[in-house]
Amino acid sequence: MTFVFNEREKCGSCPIRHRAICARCDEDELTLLEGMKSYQTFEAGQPIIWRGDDLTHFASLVSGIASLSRTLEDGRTQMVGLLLPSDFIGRPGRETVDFDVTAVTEVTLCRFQRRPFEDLVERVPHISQRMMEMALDELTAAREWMVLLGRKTAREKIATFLEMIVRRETVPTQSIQEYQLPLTREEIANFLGLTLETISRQLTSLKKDGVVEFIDRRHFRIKDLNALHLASGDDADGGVIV
Amino acid sequence: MTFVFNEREKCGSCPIRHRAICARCDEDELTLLEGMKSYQTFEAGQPIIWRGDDLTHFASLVSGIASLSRTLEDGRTQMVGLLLPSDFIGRPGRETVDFDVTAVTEVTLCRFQRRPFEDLVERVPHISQRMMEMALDELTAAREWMVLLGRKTAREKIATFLEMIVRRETVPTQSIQEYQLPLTREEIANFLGLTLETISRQLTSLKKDGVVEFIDRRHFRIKDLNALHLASGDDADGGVIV
DNA sequence: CGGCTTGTTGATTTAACTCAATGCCCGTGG
DNA sequence: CCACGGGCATTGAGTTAAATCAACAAGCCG
Repeated sequence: MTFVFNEREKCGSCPIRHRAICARCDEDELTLLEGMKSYQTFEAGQPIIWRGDDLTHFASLVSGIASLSRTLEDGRTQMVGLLLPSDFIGRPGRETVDFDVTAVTEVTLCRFQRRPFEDLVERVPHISQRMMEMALDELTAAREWMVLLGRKTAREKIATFLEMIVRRETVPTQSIQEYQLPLTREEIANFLGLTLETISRQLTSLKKDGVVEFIDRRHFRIKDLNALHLASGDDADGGVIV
Repeated sequence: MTFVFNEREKCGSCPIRHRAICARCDEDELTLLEGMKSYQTFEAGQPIIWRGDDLTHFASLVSGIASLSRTLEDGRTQMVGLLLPSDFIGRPGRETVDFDVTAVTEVTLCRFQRRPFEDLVERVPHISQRMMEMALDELTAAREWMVLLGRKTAREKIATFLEMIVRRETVPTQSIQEYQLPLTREEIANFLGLTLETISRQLTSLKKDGVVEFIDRRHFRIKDLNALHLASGDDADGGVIV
């Protein structure tokens, strides 16, 4: 079953149908969205929108990975979130964009023009309800990341990051699995509030300690999940039984 | 006009009527909330709810200041937000609480039992719409704080913090005004991801540089607003005309 | 086969932390 | 009324985790 990113495609078979902003919509509401949507694709590395730009469209990320970040004048950059399929871009009620959005991999967006979509948010409770849920989830994630940025050591930061990747991708039954780093060392550094050299050093340190194993620069395996969790600095009990 | 925190009081004259979760509600919807609300007061320093606790009530903060924070096992604490009047506590759809909530000053909450309130969120679009707006605003604030925690220097962090206080309290016309630090040095440190000694040192440094002036430990005046803004590390142009 | 991007490793510096002493303010009780 | 003690804040001395600067290695692509 392939879904082609074409406006004539039905939303019903869209890969993010049940997680995106439309998750709670019924058939009729979906038809409204169907009439408004348009797709747009960005190559890896391309900027999608800059902070301060006029917000002409809202969008759901359908495929690929994008980053949300802010750069200070002297070039210091902090990533404030990774956008994955079903994540939403734009803030109804605002005229401009607060953070830079950049395609990390090739990205496809399902876009809606601002005005018509804002009207829909007002008129269709299923959309504002879903938007509320998603915003609250992201808020919790952002706050947890604040703890990481403010209080964790470099090693804890990387361990947390690796654990996050493992959790996202793991189906509980899978055993020794290969995972992929979606970001370069520099991007990881900007996500964790560190420098790329520190990322490199801490990765080799985790490697030396037998926690992870690298197939190549971008692919790794977890050799000791319990040790990884301990290294993350989170809740000592939370993970595997000791 | 005094508003007494008594269940028989009408919501119409509540001090946070037009900013809280009820902001968009009409008279009828307000009556529903009126029938559900109860007030609770906490002394300064008291815990309001702990991470992991069952969420029995949602609440709007009516008066005072509370903090939202997380503490790692070894005692490292990171504050992830300050709750001010009209801010909301609790996440509809979750059973437990994600962060510790503590009264910084004396705090009064307007509370709603979980189940009935969750039903209301489903049935009354004005509530989910307002909740969405508030969550999105907080999300932007949280992300901006992530930039501070991940990339700003100690001096920039404190300057940003002071500027935040000044912005919150200032009516544009006011001139040389006195502001109050709502937190102790230690609490500021936990908010900014620093230690209390660093807070102290940086405050005296800003004092020496003629940026601020202290009346006592908790009260200060801004001597050079432009310099304060420059020290915050934010957008070089954003503030006062150079 | 170079040239470019990305990543690793080493040497050195530095901003912020830690540890420790002292000061200040305020309330309480002799 | 003054002494004492506890909480909060300041300041100093020394340490350290991560940043910076710099060289080099490993892929990758035309």
